[in-house]
This record gives sequence, C-alpha cells and structure tokens, in this order.
Amino acid sequence: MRQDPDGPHLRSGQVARRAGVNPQTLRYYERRGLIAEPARSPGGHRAYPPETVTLLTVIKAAQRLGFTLDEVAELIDTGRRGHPTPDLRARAQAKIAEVDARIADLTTIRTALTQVVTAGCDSLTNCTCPDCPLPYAGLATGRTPAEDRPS
Amino acid sequence: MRQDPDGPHLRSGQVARRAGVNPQTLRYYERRGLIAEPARSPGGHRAYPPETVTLLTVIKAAQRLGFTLDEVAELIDTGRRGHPTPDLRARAQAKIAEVDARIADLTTIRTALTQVVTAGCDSLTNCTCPDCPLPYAGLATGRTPAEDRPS
DNA sequence: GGTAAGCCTGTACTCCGGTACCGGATGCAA
DNA sequence: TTGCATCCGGTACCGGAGTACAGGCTTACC
Repeated sequence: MRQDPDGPHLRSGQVARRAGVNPQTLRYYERRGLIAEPARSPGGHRAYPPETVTLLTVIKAAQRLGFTLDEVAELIDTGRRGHPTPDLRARAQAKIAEVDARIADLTTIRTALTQVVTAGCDSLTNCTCPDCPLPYAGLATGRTPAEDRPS
Repeated sequence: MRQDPDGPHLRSGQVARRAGVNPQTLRYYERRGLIAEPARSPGGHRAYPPETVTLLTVIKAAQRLGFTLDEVAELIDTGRRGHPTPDLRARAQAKIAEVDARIADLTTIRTALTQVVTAGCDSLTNCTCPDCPLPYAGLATGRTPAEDRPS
C-alpha cells in the first residue's frame, strides 16, 4: 500500500481496463464519493494510484453481495476511519434479513404461479378453469373495499 | 359484463379510489395500452365503465405475480382475441423459471453474506479476519486479467 | 350564480446504476 | 511536429413504474 505521490500512476483508461469497468464509471463513482478525487496531470488528466484497481474490485464484490452504492460508500468510509456507523458484520446481517425477505416474496409468487399453471388458467380476465386461483393471486393485497363514499 | 353505453359510468377519481390506485396511474395505464380509452363527458372528462375497476385489480394481481406492465398488456390482449401469442400457462411457466433463477442468485448471495458474518470480517478494504472470504465474494466474476497491454 | 372539488393536458421528476454523446484539450510516440 | 488515442467537463439518456406539478377548465352542490 504505497502512497508515494510520485509513484506509478495510472490513467483513467488503464484503471478502467484493469478493473473491468467502463471509463465513465470511474467518474461516476468519483461523483458518488466511492473513490477519492485523484491527482491530476498538469493538463488536467486524472492520475490514479494503483490501489484504485483493488478498490474497484472491492466495490464490485460488495455490489455482488447486494449492497447499493450508497451502502458501499458508507462501508468504505467506516473502514477508513474508526467505526462511526454500524460495522460490516452488522450490515451483512441486516442484508441477510433483506435477502431472506426477498426470497420469501419470490417463493410466495412462485407458489401462486404454480397454482395458475396447475389449475390450467387460460386468461387473466376470463379464465374458464374450475377453482381459478387468479382472483386470489392476492399475496396480501391490503385492500379494504370501503373507500368509495362520496365526500 | 354490461356494455350499455349509457350505463353508470364512473369518473377517474372514483375508479382510482375503488381500485386503490393513484388517479394519475389511470392515465399512465391508458398511455401504456393496459386500459382502453374511455368515453368522455361533453366537457372532456373520462367516463369509465364499472368493469374498469375489475380490470385494474386483475392488472395488480398479475403484477404481484411478477409480470411487467408490457407482459400484462400482452396477456390482456391475448385473452381478448384468439391466442396470437403464447398463452397464460406458458407465460406463467416461463415466469416460474425466471423466479427460480432469481431465487438461486439470492441464495448464492445469502451464502456469501453468511460467510462474511461467520468469518468475522470487519472491513471491506482492510479485513483482518483469518481466511477472509471477501476477495472470493466473487459469484462468477468472469474477469480475465490480461487486458492491460499498451496498445 | 357562486364556489369548491375534481378533472384536463403536458411536462418534468423520482430511484438506481450506470452509459452515450459532444466539442475541445492533452499525452505520447514516431 | 504531427497525428492519433485518450481524456476532459457537461449534459442527456436507458428501463420500469409510476408520481408531482402547473395552469386552466368542468362539474356538482347549495
């Protein structure tokens, strides 16, 4: 982890190629606060330290774990200075809960779809199959049908 | 299913309230081709047949099953005239496959997150835990690190 | 007839993660 | 020094499903 200000800096295209991202994405991440503003050449071209490539692969790994870019930015900040926000373990646990909830939703949807298939539904609006499950493809509608009073 | 053109038409706000959607959503669905352009009052206000409320609940049910609005529009069309496109059963089966794939993705993510938690990772960038799984939170990166040749 | 609620059209904005395009400047090698 | 690849900043756009707002007109009720 060298910090030599005269080290072997990379240009944006090299960083992008090595990290496997679009060059535009570097500027985007910079705007989003995920990567620091790099040094500049006299002409204004960005000069990145080589660690930036590693940082980008870390960002991509975190994204694959389901974290949003805002969350990744916070996780990076948290790791850099003390721990002003909940740490990685806590956030990973919270994310697991999110993932579980999403899986539960999808499982419910899957069940309903299976019922549609096995019942032999043939139309959304005019299904002729017996015991058509479509009207009950509710999945917690939350509808209370009493909101029609003329004010 | 009355089609009486002088029937008890509803105004957009009434339809929206009965179906539990935002009034703007009606015009949006009309633009998207999900609901037909309704009759108009002499002053230009939309006058919906009561079946529109049912149609909206059908649309919402189909959305809860994971269909996009484009897919819902097609399903409604398919049901109205013959079957020029694959029918509901086939589409439901395809959707089940999509859902299964998504669940598999989430399960992989869940496993990786669990590894992060059990290994006790404490930082994305400087994890000090033994056998840190973060660098391998790969989930099929597909990276071939050989794209750096100076052209 | 007055007044308020509701509706009209058109346009712009939201979230999320980027991507694309533009005209002009820079870097680098031959 | 020339030529070409690359980079710059700024802005606009993608998809998906809506939501919000502005400015004006209609409808309904008293």
